Amino acid sequence: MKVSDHADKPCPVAKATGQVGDTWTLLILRNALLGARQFDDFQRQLGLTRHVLAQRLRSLVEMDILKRVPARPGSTRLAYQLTSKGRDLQPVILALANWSNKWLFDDKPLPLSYHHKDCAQATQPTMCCSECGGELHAGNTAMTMGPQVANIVDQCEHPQDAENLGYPVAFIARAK
Amino acid sequence: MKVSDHADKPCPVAKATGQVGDTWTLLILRNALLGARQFDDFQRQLGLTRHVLAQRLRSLVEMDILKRVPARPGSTRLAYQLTSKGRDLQPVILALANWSNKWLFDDKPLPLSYHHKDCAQATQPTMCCSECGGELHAGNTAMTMGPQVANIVDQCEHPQDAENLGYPVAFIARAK
DNA sequence: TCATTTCGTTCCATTTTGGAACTATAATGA
DNA sequence: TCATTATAGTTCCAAAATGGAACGAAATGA
Repeated sequence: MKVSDHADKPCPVAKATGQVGDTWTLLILRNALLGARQFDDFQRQLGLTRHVLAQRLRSLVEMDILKRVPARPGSTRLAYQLTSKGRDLQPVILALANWSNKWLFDDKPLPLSYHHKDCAQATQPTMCCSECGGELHAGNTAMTMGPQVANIVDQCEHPQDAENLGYPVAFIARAK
Repeated sequence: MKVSDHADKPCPVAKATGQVGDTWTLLILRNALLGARQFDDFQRQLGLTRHVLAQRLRSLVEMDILKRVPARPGSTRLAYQLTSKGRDLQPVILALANWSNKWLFDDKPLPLSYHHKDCAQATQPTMCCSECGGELHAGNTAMTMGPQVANIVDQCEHPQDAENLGYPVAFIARAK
């Protein structure tokens, strides 16, 4: 079974990795968020082959994460610009960067960190609950399955049949 | 240039994708966070080849994201357990899932969503500022470069020389 | 006009995957 | 006890993806 087959599974993470979970795509998006716009920008900065870059950009455009716009008004030269959907991926990059800054640099000074313009301070991006504002982490967060998935699980004779969903279902609660 | 070469660049995102930005790794971590523990669990659920799975698990253990523990007390059979470093990757999964739920399901019912145990509500994981609690997004968040990186940039004669950092440096401010 | 920039495509060698079978040890059960 | 099954991989091979380099064509600029 291929990775890409997981994009069809009823799981938001699988669908998301199907679109952006690829090895180069997250780096392309990082650079787009930092201001890279043109084919050759991405190519020079990332050093990936032009073949693979063309492939990735094409599929990012198809998925409406990037769009092709004139590099300069009136020009036919083009640039790749993040859509709203694409800009909305920034929290993923923030989460990766924050984890990395916490765990991968030991005591060494950090090369890059984040600044929150609204409060004008250095910030550590933190995942919070939209309802109560409390911090979310593996210990206080659970996945719940919607009715569709619950039905699928109920119709399985043997528990392991449910594993063709792609993920372990045993510890997932049902949404009430 | 290979993707893996970016793990050496002075950028937290590049280092993080070097460790977990791989195509299968995020799905392996999703399942680990949902309770998968043993080799065959991962293999059956994800359907990836045993060869690739063994490779990925080995490197996750090397990076101290998973550790090998007895599957049952006293047994030599083993299980893979998330370390603190590994559990700390949950926000990355949360961010991916939240983006996915927002953008990839149109009006269809969501198969999985998140529940915050502390406030007992369905939650949409939101990236917030550690200092002021405000929401972080592409519009109000900037990267700043530390002194190391600023030095490298200053020593470049031509602006595009700085591109061997792997990312566009032109719009990145300096930390004061 | 002529050189240069930009955005790809094409070709080929190397690497990585997917699929299946195979091995070795540990646990289980009759 | 002894056969059976579960578990955690390894090995082999064909197919797919990647890396490197060269090539092409349109757009731009001097």
